Amino acid sequence: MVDFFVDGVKVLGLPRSLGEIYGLLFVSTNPLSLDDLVLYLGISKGSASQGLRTLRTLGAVREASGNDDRRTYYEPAVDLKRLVGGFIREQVRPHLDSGKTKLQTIAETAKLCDDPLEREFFTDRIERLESWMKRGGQMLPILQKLLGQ
Amino acid sequence: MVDFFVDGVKVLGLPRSLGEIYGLLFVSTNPLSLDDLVLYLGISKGSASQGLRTLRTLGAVREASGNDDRRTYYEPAVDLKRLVGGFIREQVRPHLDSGKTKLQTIAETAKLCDDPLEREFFTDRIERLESWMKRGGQMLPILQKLLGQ
DNA sequence: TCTTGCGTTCAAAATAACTTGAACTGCTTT
DNA sequence: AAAGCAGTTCAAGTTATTTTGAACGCAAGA
Repeated sequence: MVDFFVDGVKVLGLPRSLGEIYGLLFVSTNPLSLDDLVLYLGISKGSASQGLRTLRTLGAVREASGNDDRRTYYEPAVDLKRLVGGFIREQVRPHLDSGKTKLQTIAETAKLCDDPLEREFFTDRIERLESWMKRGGQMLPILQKLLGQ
Repeated sequence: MVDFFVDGVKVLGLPRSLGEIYGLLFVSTNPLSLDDLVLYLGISKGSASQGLRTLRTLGAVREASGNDDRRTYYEPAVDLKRLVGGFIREQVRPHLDSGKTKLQTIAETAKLCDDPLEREFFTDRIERLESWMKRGGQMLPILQKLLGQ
């Protein structure tokens, strides 16, 4: 089962430990601590700590409330909307945004091209890219909406 | 500009050389041969050959027609629908399918669980995963349709 | 205040992924 | 038939990513 998630996160370009951690939390009937993860998965404390942090920023795990213990326990977020939302926010949007910025720079450069025929070709290509990015940007909220119930 | 595509394919989990090759073809006013790629990008013949093959199976490049030369020339596919379609077919679907298979195996295993309360918990989790995969599968054609014009 | 223990950090080690290049296949030309 | 060229293959080398583990910071208990 953990393997299932390991494959899953790999597809998304995330490290294997994230899949292991999330997978274990997902099949666990009760919240687990960092030490539990180290114990059951046989990974280092460092990995577990970093993995949990990433999963938290992705909104894929949260701290479990109401434990007397000094250590903190974690449980998985199990609704798809939230998971997809976190992934888009943390992994997709930043790339889209930096892509748009780069494209602007490229567009500036293309204007300096001497040969007018070549210049036209370049601006045409650039416009095409811009339309791709725009569509991508429009796509994300739709995707999120359709997946979230 | 080539950099732009290198980043792009990295996000998709594809090797840098694919981005370089596609990027160069994309900004090139005329089709290029394998040797052109080796020359302009400074990559090895092996990389260029493998990269072109992958791009062909993704439907991201095609052989240019009508050249007298013995060698083959390539041009990029520039419509988003085709690109997205190829990516889904080659990269996304296979993972979704293998995921479904694994999930079935897991479901079988869960039935063998002794404790009825645990068993219920597991089957609940598994059902949730199944619904995720199903939604993902339904999503793909919609995505393709919306992106393709 | 000192000690104990949870959790974080980060440089170094381990692992995974990509690229190279030399040997090879098959086709063309001489 | 031999030589030449376009393109492929794959083991070995290189590069990039991930994991480890020891040192650290911080808060709670003694």
